[in-house]
Amino acid sequence: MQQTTGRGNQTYHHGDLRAALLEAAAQRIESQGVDALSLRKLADDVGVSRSALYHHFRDKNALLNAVAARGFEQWIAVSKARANSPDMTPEQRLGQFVHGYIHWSASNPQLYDLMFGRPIWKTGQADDQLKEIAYPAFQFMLNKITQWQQEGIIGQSMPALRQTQVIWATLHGLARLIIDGVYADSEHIDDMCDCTVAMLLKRD
Amino acid sequence: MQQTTGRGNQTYHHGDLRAALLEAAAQRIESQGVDALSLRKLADDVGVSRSALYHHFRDKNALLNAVAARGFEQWIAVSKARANSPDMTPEQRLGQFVHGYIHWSASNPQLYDLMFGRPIWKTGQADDQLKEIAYPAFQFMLNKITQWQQEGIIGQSMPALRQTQVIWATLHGLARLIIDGVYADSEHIDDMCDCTVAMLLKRD
DNA sequence: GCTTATAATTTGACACTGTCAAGATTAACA
DNA sequence: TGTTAATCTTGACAGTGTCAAATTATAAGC
Repeated sequence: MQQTTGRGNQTYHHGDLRAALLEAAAQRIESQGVDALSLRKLADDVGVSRSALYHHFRDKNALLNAVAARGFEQWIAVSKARANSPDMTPEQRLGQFVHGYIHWSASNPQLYDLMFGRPIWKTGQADDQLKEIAYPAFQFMLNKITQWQQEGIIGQSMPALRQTQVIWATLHGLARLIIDGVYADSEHIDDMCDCTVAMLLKRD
Repeated sequence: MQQTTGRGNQTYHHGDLRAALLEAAAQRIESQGVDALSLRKLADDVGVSRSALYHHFRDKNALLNAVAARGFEQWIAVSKARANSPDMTPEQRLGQFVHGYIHWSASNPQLYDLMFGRPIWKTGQADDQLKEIAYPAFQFMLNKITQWQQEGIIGQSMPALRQTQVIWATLHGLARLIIDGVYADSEHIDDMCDCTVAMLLKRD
Protein backbone atom coordinates (compact mmCIF):
# COMPACT_ATOMS: atom_id res chain seq x y z
CA MET A 1 0.00 0.00 0.00
CA GLN A 2 2.95 2.33 -0.42
CA GLN A 3 1.37 4.86 -2.74
CA THR A 4 4.47 6.74 -3.74
CA THR A 5 7.59 5.43 -5.35
CA GLY A 6 9.73 7.44 -3.00
CA ARG A 7 10.59 10.95 -3.94
CA GLY A 8 13.22 11.07 -6.64
CA ASN A 9 12.37 8.77 -9.52
CA GLN A 10 9.07 9.81 -11.04
CA THR A 11 9.39 8.96 -14.70
CA TYR A 12 6.83 6.34 -15.66
CA HIS A 13 4.22 6.16 -18.35
CA HIS A 14 2.96 9.63 -18.08
CA GLY A 15 6.21 11.10 -16.99
CA ASP A 16 5.05 12.46 -13.69
CA LEU A 17 1.35 11.97 -13.30
CA ARG A 18 1.31 12.75 -9.61
CA ALA A 19 2.72 16.23 -10.11
CA ALA A 20 0.52 16.83 -13.12
CA LEU A 21 -2.59 15.89 -11.15
CA LEU A 22 -1.56 18.12 -8.27
CA GLU A 23 -0.98 21.06 -10.58
CA ALA A 24 -4.22 20.60 -12.48
CA ALA A 25 -6.17 20.10 -9.28
CA ALA A 26 -4.73 23.23 -7.70
CA GLN A 27 -5.57 25.18 -10.82
CA ARG A 28 -9.15 23.93 -11.03
CA ILE A 29 -9.68 24.49 -7.31
CA GLU A 30 -8.44 28.06 -7.48
CA SER A 31 -10.61 28.85 -10.47
CA GLN A 32 -13.81 27.04 -9.54
CA GLY A 33 -13.62 26.07 -5.88
CA VAL A 34 -13.14 22.81 -4.04
CA ASP A 35 -16.68 21.57 -4.42
CA ALA A 36 -16.49 21.90 -8.20
CA LEU A 37 -13.52 19.55 -8.44
CA SER A 38 -14.45 16.33 -10.23
CA LEU A 39 -11.90 13.56 -10.41
CA ARG A 40 -13.16 12.50 -13.81
CA LYS A 41 -12.89 15.96 -15.35
CA LEU A 42 -9.52 16.30 -13.69
CA ALA A 43 -8.41 13.10 -15.39
CA ASP A 44 -9.64 14.50 -18.69
CA ASP A 45 -7.61 17.66 -18.15
CA VAL A 46 -4.45 15.66 -17.69
CA GLY A 47 -5.35 13.33 -20.53
CA VAL A 48 -5.56 10.17 -18.50
CA SER A 49 -8.23 7.70 -17.54
CA ARG A 50 -10.67 8.00 -14.66
CA SER A 51 -8.99 5.87 -12.10
CA ALA A 52 -5.36 6.34 -12.93
CA LEU A 53 -5.35 8.77 -10.06
CA TYR A 54 -5.75 5.99 -7.54
CA HIS A 55 -2.20 4.83 -8.11
CA HIS A 56 -0.93 8.12 -6.73
CA PHE A 57 -3.55 9.09 -4.15
CA ARG A 58 -5.55 6.85 -1.87
CA ASP A 59 -8.76 8.73 -2.60
CA LYS A 60 -10.08 12.19 -3.34
CA ASN A 61 -9.45 13.38 0.18
CA ALA A 62 -5.78 12.42 -0.09
CA LEU A 63 -5.52 14.56 -3.21
CA LEU A 64 -7.09 17.51 -1.43
CA ASN A 65 -4.70 17.00 1.45
CA ALA A 66 -1.77 17.13 -0.94
CA VAL A 67 -3.03 20.31 -2.55
CA ALA A 68 -3.49 21.85 0.89
CA ALA A 69 0.03 20.77 1.83
CA ARG A 70 1.39 22.53 -1.22
CA GLY A 71 -0.54 25.59 -0.12
CA PHE A 72 1.02 25.52 3.34
CA GLU A 73 4.48 25.29 1.85
CA GLN A 74 3.78 28.32 -0.27
CA TRP A 75 2.15 30.15 2.63
CA ILE A 76 5.12 29.57 4.90
CA ALA A 77 7.60 30.63 2.24
CA VAL A 78 5.76 33.86 1.51
CA SER A 79 5.28 34.63 5.20
CA LYS A 80 8.94 34.09 6.05
CA ALA A 81 10.10 36.19 3.12
CA ARG A 82 7.78 38.95 4.27
CA ALA A 83 9.17 38.79 7.79
CA ASN A 84 12.71 39.63 6.69
CA SER A 85 12.49 43.40 6.49
CA PRO A 86 15.36 44.63 8.62
CA ASP A 87 15.01 48.39 8.34
CA MET A 88 11.55 48.71 9.81
CA THR A 89 10.11 49.51 13.18
CA PRO A 90 8.27 46.69 14.96
CA GLU A 91 5.00 48.52 14.39
CA GLN A 92 5.68 48.71 10.67
CA ARG A 93 6.52 45.02 10.58
CA LEU A 94 3.24 44.19 12.29
CA GLY A 95 1.41 46.34 9.80
CA GLN A 96 3.12 44.70 6.90
CA PHE A 97 2.33 41.27 8.27
CA VAL A 98 -1.38 42.03 8.59
CA HIS A 99 -1.59 43.47 5.09
CA GLY A 100 0.40 40.55 3.72
CA TYR A 101 -1.74 37.93 5.43
CA ILE A 102 -4.99 39.40 4.18
CA HIS A 103 -3.73 40.05 0.68
CA TRP A 104 -2.42 36.52 0.29
CA SER A 105 -5.72 35.04 1.40
CA ALA A 106 -7.62 37.37 -0.89
CA SER A 107 -5.37 36.41 -3.78
CA ASN A 108 -5.78 32.69 -3.17
CA PRO A 109 -9.28 32.49 -1.77
CA GLN A 110 -10.12 28.93 -2.72
CA LEU A 111 -6.77 27.60 -1.60
CA TYR A 112 -7.08 29.46 1.70
CA ASP A 113 -10.51 27.96 2.11
CA LEU A 114 -9.15 24.48 1.53
CA MET A 115 -6.22 24.95 3.91
CA PHE A 116 -8.03 26.52 6.84
CA GLY A 117 -11.56 25.33 6.18
CA ARG A 118 -13.69 22.96 8.11
CA PRO A 119 -13.81 19.82 5.96
CA ILE A 120 -10.21 18.81 6.33
CA TRP A 121 -9.62 19.63 9.97
CA LYS A 122 -12.89 19.22 11.80
CA THR A 123 -13.80 15.90 10.30
CA GLY A 124 -10.38 14.50 11.08
CA GLN A 125 -9.61 13.92 7.43
CA ALA A 126 -6.19 15.52 7.61
CA ASP A 127 -3.57 12.85 7.09
CA ASP A 128 -0.20 12.79 8.82
CA GLN A 129 1.71 14.35 5.96
CA LEU A 130 -0.53 17.40 5.96
CA LYS A 131 -0.28 17.77 9.71
CA GLU A 132 3.49 17.70 9.52
CA ILE A 133 3.47 20.59 7.08
CA ALA A 134 0.64 22.55 8.66
CA TYR A 135 1.83 22.68 12.24
CA PRO A 136 5.00 24.63 11.41
CA ALA A 137 2.68 27.25 9.97
CA PHE A 138 0.83 27.41 13.26
CA GLN A 139 4.14 27.55 15.09
CA PHE A 140 5.31 30.39 12.88
CA MET A 141 2.20 32.33 13.77
CA LEU A 142 2.71 31.72 17.47
CA ASN A 143 6.33 32.85 17.36
CA LYS A 144 5.40 35.95 15.42
CA ILE A 145 2.80 37.07 17.91
CA THR A 146 4.88 36.15 20.94
CA GLN A 147 7.59 38.31 19.46
CA TRP A 148 5.24 41.28 19.14
CA GLN A 149 4.25 40.79 22.73
CA GLN A 150 7.87 40.80 23.85
CA GLU A 151 8.56 43.91 21.79
CA GLY A 152 5.77 45.54 23.73
CA ILE A 153 3.78 46.75 20.76
CA ILE A 154 0.68 44.70 21.65
CA GLY A 155 -1.01 43.99 24.97
CA GLN A 156 0.93 41.90 27.46
CA SER A 157 -1.65 41.23 30.12
CA MET A 158 -2.80 38.00 28.53
CA PRO A 159 -0.92 34.72 28.09
CA ALA A 160 0.88 34.51 24.76
CA LEU A 161 -1.15 31.48 23.72
CA ARG A 162 -4.50 33.19 24.23
CA GLN A 163 -3.29 36.37 22.61
CA THR A 164 -2.12 34.37 19.64
CA GLN A 165 -5.44 32.62 19.28
CA VAL A 166 -7.40 35.86 19.39
CA ILE A 167 -5.12 37.80 17.06
CA TRP A 168 -5.05 34.96 14.60
CA ALA A 169 -8.80 34.74 14.89
CA THR A 170 -8.98 38.39 13.92
CA LEU A 171 -6.86 37.88 10.82
CA HIS A 172 -8.61 34.64 9.95
CA GLY A 173 -12.04 36.15 10.40
CA LEU A 174 -11.23 39.18 8.30
CA ALA A 175 -9.84 36.96 5.57
CA ARG A 176 -12.97 34.85 5.58
CA LEU A 177 -15.38 37.77 5.57
CA ILE A 178 -13.57 39.21 2.57
CA ILE A 179 -13.29 35.90 0.77
CA ASP A 180 -16.88 34.93 1.38
CA GLY A 181 -18.10 38.39 0.51
CA VAL A 182 -20.06 38.55 3.73
CA TYR A 183 -20.52 42.16 4.64
CA ALA A 184 -16.99 43.07 3.61
CA ASP A 185 -16.32 44.33 0.11
CA SER A 186 -12.91 43.53 -1.26
CA GLU A 187 -12.36 47.11 -2.44
CA HIS A 188 -11.54 48.35 1.04
CA ILE A 189 -9.10 45.68 2.04
CA ASP A 190 -6.35 48.11 2.98
CA ASP A 191 -8.69 50.25 5.04
CA MET A 192 -9.82 47.23 7.00
CA CYS A 193 -6.23 46.13 7.48
CA ASP A 194 -5.28 49.55 8.82
CA CYS A 195 -8.20 49.44 11.22
CA THR A 196 -7.09 46.00 12.35
CA VAL A 197 -3.56 47.19 12.99
CA ALA A 198 -4.89 50.14 14.97
CA MET A 199 -6.90 47.80 17.14
CA LEU A 200 -4.03 45.43 17.72
CA LEU A 201 -1.50 48.09 18.64
CA LYS A 202 -1.59 49.10 22.27
CA ARG A 203 -2.61 52.73 21.77
CA ASP A 204 -5.18 53.72 19.22
CA MET B 1 -44.57 28.14 -10.82
CA GLN B 2 -45.81 29.39 -7.47
CA GLN B 3 -44.19 26.80 -5.27
CA THR B 4 -45.99 27.61 -2.05
CA THR B 5 -49.68 27.78 -1.41
CA GLY B 6 -49.30 31.00 0.47
CA ARG B 7 -48.64 30.86 4.16
CA GLY B 8 -51.77 29.97 6.08
CA ASN B 9 -53.39 26.85 4.68
CA GLN B 10 -50.88 24.04 4.75
CA THR B 11 -52.99 20.93 5.15
CA TYR B 12 -52.55 18.77 2.08
CA HIS B 13 -51.52 15.20 1.59
CA HIS B 14 -48.70 15.06 4.02
CA GLY B 15 -50.05 17.68 6.32
CA ASP B 16 -47.16 20.07 6.04
CA LEU B 17 -44.35 18.54 4.06
CA ARG B 18 -42.47 21.78 3.68
CA ALA B 19 -42.10 22.27 7.42
CA ALA B 20 -41.31 18.61 7.94
CA LEU B 21 -38.54 18.75 5.35
CA LEU B 22 -37.11 21.89 6.88
CA GLU B 23 -37.09 20.36 10.33
CA ALA B 24 -35.54 17.10 9.21
CA ALA B 25 -32.96 18.91 7.09
CA ALA B 26 -31.96 21.19 9.95
CA GLN B 27 -31.62 18.19 12.22
CA ARG B 28 -29.52 16.18 9.79
CA ILE B 29 -27.32 19.19 9.01
CA GLU B 30 -26.65 19.88 12.66
CA SER B 31 -25.79 16.26 13.35
CA GLN B 32 -23.77 15.41 10.25
CA GLY B 33 -22.95 18.61 8.43
CA VAL B 34 -24.13 20.25 5.24
CA ASP B 35 -22.12 18.09 2.88
CA ALA B 36 -23.62 14.92 4.32
CA LEU B 37 -27.16 16.00 3.49
CA SER B 38 -28.70 13.78 0.83
CA LEU B 39 -32.09 14.68 -0.56
CA ARG B 40 -32.97 11.03 -1.01
CA LYS B 41 -32.14 10.06 2.55
CA LEU B 42 -33.94 13.17 3.71
CA ALA B 43 -37.03 12.01 1.83
CA ASP B 44 -36.70 8.64 3.54
CA ASP B 45 -36.57 10.32 6.93
CA VAL B 46 -39.80 12.13 6.28
CA GLY B 47 -41.35 9.05 4.70
CA VAL B 48 -41.90 10.48 1.26
CA SER B 49 -40.57 9.87 -2.20
CA ARG B 50 -37.38 11.24 -3.74
CA SER B 51 -38.69 14.15 -5.66
CA ALA B 52 -41.67 15.21 -3.59
CA LEU B 53 -39.36 17.89 -2.27
CA TYR B 54 -39.36 19.73 -5.58
CA HIS B 55 -42.92 20.91 -5.09
CA HIS B 56 -41.82 22.89 -2.04
CA PHE B 57 -38.27 23.93 -2.94
CA ARG B 58 -36.87 24.80 -6.34
CA ASP B 59 -33.76 22.72 -5.76
CA LYS B 60 -31.35 21.64 -3.06
CA ASN B 61 -29.87 25.10 -2.75
CA ALA B 62 -33.29 26.59 -2.07
CA LEU B 63 -33.72 24.14 0.78
CA LEU B 64 -30.35 25.11 2.24
CA ASN B 65 -31.31 28.76 1.92
CA ALA B 66 -34.49 28.11 3.86
CA VAL B 67 -32.62 26.31 6.61
CA ALA B 68 -30.14 29.18 6.78
CA ALA B 69 -33.01 31.64 6.96
CA ARG B 70 -34.44 29.76 9.93
CA GLY B 71 -31.01 29.98 11.50
CA PHE B 72 -30.87 33.74 11.08
CA GLU B 73 -34.28 34.14 12.67
CA GLN B 74 -33.11 32.13 15.63
CA TRP B 75 -29.79 34.00 15.77
CA ILE B 76 -31.47 37.38 15.79
CA ALA B 77 -33.95 36.34 18.45
CA VAL B 78 -31.25 35.01 20.75
CA SER B 79 -29.03 38.03 20.18
CA LYS B 80 -31.77 40.53 20.93
CA ALA B 81 -32.83 38.68 24.04
CA ARG B 82 -29.25 38.71 25.21
CA ALA B 83 -29.00 42.46 24.63
CA ASN B 84 -31.76 43.27 27.10
CA SER B 85 -29.83 43.26 30.35
CA PRO B 86 -30.62 46.58 31.97
CA ASP B 87 -28.61 46.42 35.18
CA MET B 88 -25.20 46.04 33.65
CA THR B 89 -22.33 48.33 32.82
CA PRO B 90 -21.56 48.80 29.12
CA GLU B 91 -18.38 46.82 29.57
CA GLN B 92 -20.29 43.93 31.06
CA ARG B 93 -22.77 44.01 28.22
CA LEU B 94 -19.96 43.85 25.69
CA GLY B 95 -18.47 40.93 27.54
CA GLN B 96 -21.77 39.13 27.64
CA PHE B 97 -22.27 39.73 23.95
CA VAL B 98 -18.90 38.24 23.05
CA HIS B 99 -19.42 35.18 25.21
CA GLY B 100 -22.94 34.77 23.85
CA TYR B 101 -21.86 35.04 20.23
CA ILE B 102 -19.13 32.45 20.59
CA HIS B 103 -21.19 30.07 22.63
CA TRP B 104 -24.08 30.14 20.20
CA SER B 105 -21.79 29.39 17.28
CA ALA B 106 -20.09 26.63 19.21
CA SER B 107 -23.47 25.14 20.11
CA ASN B 108 -24.72 25.24 16.52
CA PRO B 109 -21.54 24.72 14.55
CA GLN B 110 -22.99 23.25 11.40
CA LEU B 111 -25.78 25.77 11.24
CA TYR B 112 -23.32 28.62 11.79
CA ASP B 113 -21.22 27.20 9.01
CA LEU B 114 -24.19 27.13 6.68
CA MET B 115 -25.30 30.66 7.58
CA PHE B 116 -21.94 32.43 7.38
CA GLY B 117 -20.07 30.03 5.13
CA ARG B 118 -18.78 30.53 1.67
CA PRO B 119 -21.05 28.41 -0.52
CA ILE B 120 -24.21 30.41 -0.05
CA TRP B 121 -22.82 33.92 -0.19
CA LYS B 122 -19.75 33.89 -2.35
CA THR B 123 -21.24 31.92 -5.18
CA GLY B 124 -24.27 34.18 -5.29
CA GLN B 125 -26.61 31.36 -4.43
CA ALA B 126 -28.42 33.28 -1.74
CA ASP B 127 -31.97 33.93 -2.87
CA ASP B 128 -33.89 37.08 -2.07
CA GLN B 129 -35.78 35.62 0.86
CA LEU B 130 -32.56 34.73 2.64
CA LYS B 131 -31.07 38.15 1.97
CA GLU B 132 -34.15 39.82 3.46
CA ILE B 133 -33.68 37.87 6.67
CA ALA B 134 -29.91 38.00 6.81
CA TYR B 135 -29.34 41.70 6.36
CA PRO B 136 -31.18 42.65 9.55
CA ALA B 137 -28.67 40.44 11.34
CA PHE B 138 -25.85 42.42 9.80
CA GLN B 139 -27.62 45.65 10.72
CA PHE B 140 -28.04 44.47 14.29
CA MET B 141 -24.33 43.86 14.50
CA LEU B 142 -23.54 47.31 13.12
CA ASN B 143 -25.87 49.03 15.57
CA LYS B 144 -24.39 47.11 18.46
CA ILE B 145 -20.83 48.07 17.69
CA THR B 146 -21.70 51.67 16.85
CA GLN B 147 -23.34 51.84 20.25
CA TRP B 148 -20.18 50.60 21.98
CA GLN B 149 -18.24 53.21 20.13
CA GLN B 150 -20.60 55.96 21.27
CA GLU B 151 -20.43 54.70 24.83
CA GLY B 152 -16.70 55.15 24.59
CA ILE B 153 -15.74 51.65 25.67
CA ILE B 154 -13.97 50.80 22.40
CA GLY B 155 -11.70 52.80 20.15
CA GLN B 156 -13.24 55.76 18.38
CA SER B 157 -10.51 56.79 16.00
CA MET B 158 -11.82 54.62 13.18
CA PRO B 159 -15.06 54.95 11.22
CA ALA B 160 -17.87 52.90 12.72
CA LEU B 161 -18.20 50.81 9.58
CA ARG B 162 -14.56 49.74 9.56
CA GLN B 163 -14.57 49.13 13.28
CA THR B 164 -17.65 46.98 12.88
CA GLN B 165 -16.06 44.94 10.13
CA VAL B 166 -12.91 44.30 12.15
CA ILE B 167 -14.66 43.50 15.41
CA TRP B 168 -17.08 41.21 13.68
CA ALA B 169 -14.16 39.61 11.92
CA THR B 170 -12.62 38.93 15.32
CA LEU B 171 -15.76 37.23 16.60
CA HIS B 172 -16.32 35.41 13.34
CA GLY B 173 -12.73 34.22 13.16
CA LEU B 174 -12.73 32.99 16.73
CA ALA B 175 -15.98 31.15 16.13
CA ARG B 176 -14.57 29.48 13.05
CA LEU B 177 -11.27 28.49 14.64
CA ILE B 178 -13.17 26.86 17.48
CA ILE B 179 -15.74 25.21 15.22
CA ASP B 180 -13.15 23.92 12.79
CA GLY B 181 -10.87 22.81 15.58
CA VAL B 182 -7.96 24.68 14.03
CA TYR B 183 -5.51 25.49 16.72
CA ALA B 184 -8.24 26.38 19.20
CA ASP B 185 -9.55 23.73 21.55
CA SER B 186 -13.12 24.15 22.62
CA GLU B 187 -12.26 23.62 26.29
CA HIS B 188 -10.91 27.13 26.69
CA ILE B 189 -13.73 29.02 25.04
CA ASP B 190 -14.31 31.33 27.97
CA ASP B 191 -10.62 32.12 28.32
CA MET B 192 -10.42 33.08 24.67
CA CYS B 193 -13.55 35.18 24.99
CA ASP B 194 -12.09 37.02 27.97
CA CYS B 195 -8.93 37.68 26.02
CA THR B 196 -11.01 38.99 23.13
CA VAL B 197 -12.91 41.34 25.40
CA ALA B 198 -9.65 42.62 26.87
CA MET B 199 -8.37 43.35 23.40
CA LEU B 200 -11.53 45.11 22.31
CA LEU B 201 -11.83 47.31 25.37
CA LYS B 202 -9.82 50.49 25.18
CA ARG B 203 -7.46 49.81 28.05
CA ASP B 204 -5.97 46.41 28.59
C1' DG C 1 -72.99 14.14 -4.19
C1' DC C 2 -70.87 13.94 -8.48
C1' DT C 3 -67.76 15.96 -11.64
C1' DT C 4 -63.92 18.66 -12.72
C1' DA C 5 -59.65 21.09 -11.99
C1' DT C 6 -55.60 21.42 -9.37
C1' DA C 7 -52.16 20.53 -6.29
C1' DA C 8 -49.20 16.76 -4.22
C1' DT C 9 -46.75 12.72 -4.78
C1' DT C 10 -44.70 8.76 -7.22
C1' DT C 11 -42.24 6.21 -10.73
C1' DG C 12 -38.90 5.94 -14.44
C1' DA C 13 -35.04 7.81 -16.36
C1' DC C 14 -30.68 10.52 -17.18
C1' DA C 15 -26.24 12.31 -16.41
C1' DC C 16 -23.01 12.69 -13.11
C1' DT C 17 -20.11 11.42 -9.10
C1' DG C 18 -16.24 8.49 -6.35
C1' DT C 19 -14.40 4.00 -6.10
C1' DC C 20 -13.10 -0.73 -6.86
C1' DA C 21 -11.75 -5.30 -9.39
C1' DA C 22 -9.76 -7.28 -13.23
C1' DG C 23 -7.29 -7.04 -17.37
C1' DA C 24 -3.84 -4.81 -20.47
C1' DT C 25 0.36 -2.21 -21.11
C1' DT C 26 4.82 -0.63 -20.17
C1' DA C 27 8.92 0.20 -17.59
C1' DA C 28 12.70 -1.66 -14.50
C1' DC C 29 15.80 -5.26 -13.36
C1' DA C 30 18.23 -9.71 -13.15
C1' DT D 1 15.73 -11.87 -22.68
C1' DG D 2 12.52 -13.17 -19.28
C1' DT D 3 10.41 -11.87 -14.92
C1' DT D 4 8.51 -8.81 -11.94
C1' DA D 5 6.24 -4.89 -10.63
C1' DA D 6 4.36 -0.57 -11.39
C1' DT D 7 1.13 2.14 -14.26
C1' DC D 8 -2.90 2.77 -16.77
C1' DT D 9 -7.51 1.33 -18.92
C1' DT D 10 -12.00 -0.72 -19.11
C1' DG D 11 -16.22 -2.38 -16.96
C1' DA D 12 -19.09 -2.08 -13.24
C1' DC D 13 -21.58 -0.54 -8.92
C1' DA D 14 -23.85 2.35 -5.69
C1' DG D 15 -24.90 6.82 -4.86
C1' DT D 16 -26.20 11.67 -6.07
C1' DG D 17 -29.49 15.83 -7.89
C1' DT D 18 -32.99 16.63 -11.10
C1' DC D 19 -36.57 16.40 -14.59
C1' DA D 20 -40.89 14.47 -17.38
C1' DA D 21 -44.71 11.86 -17.31
C1' DA D 22 -48.05 9.23 -14.87
C1' DT D 23 -50.79 8.64 -10.57
C1' DT D 24 -53.23 9.97 -6.62
C1' DA D 25 -55.63 12.81 -3.31
C1' DT D 26 -57.61 17.20 -2.30
C1' DA D 27 -60.51 21.38 -3.19
C1' DA D 28 -64.00 23.84 -5.83
C1' DG D 29 -68.33 24.22 -8.80
C1' DC D 30 -72.69 22.74 -10.10
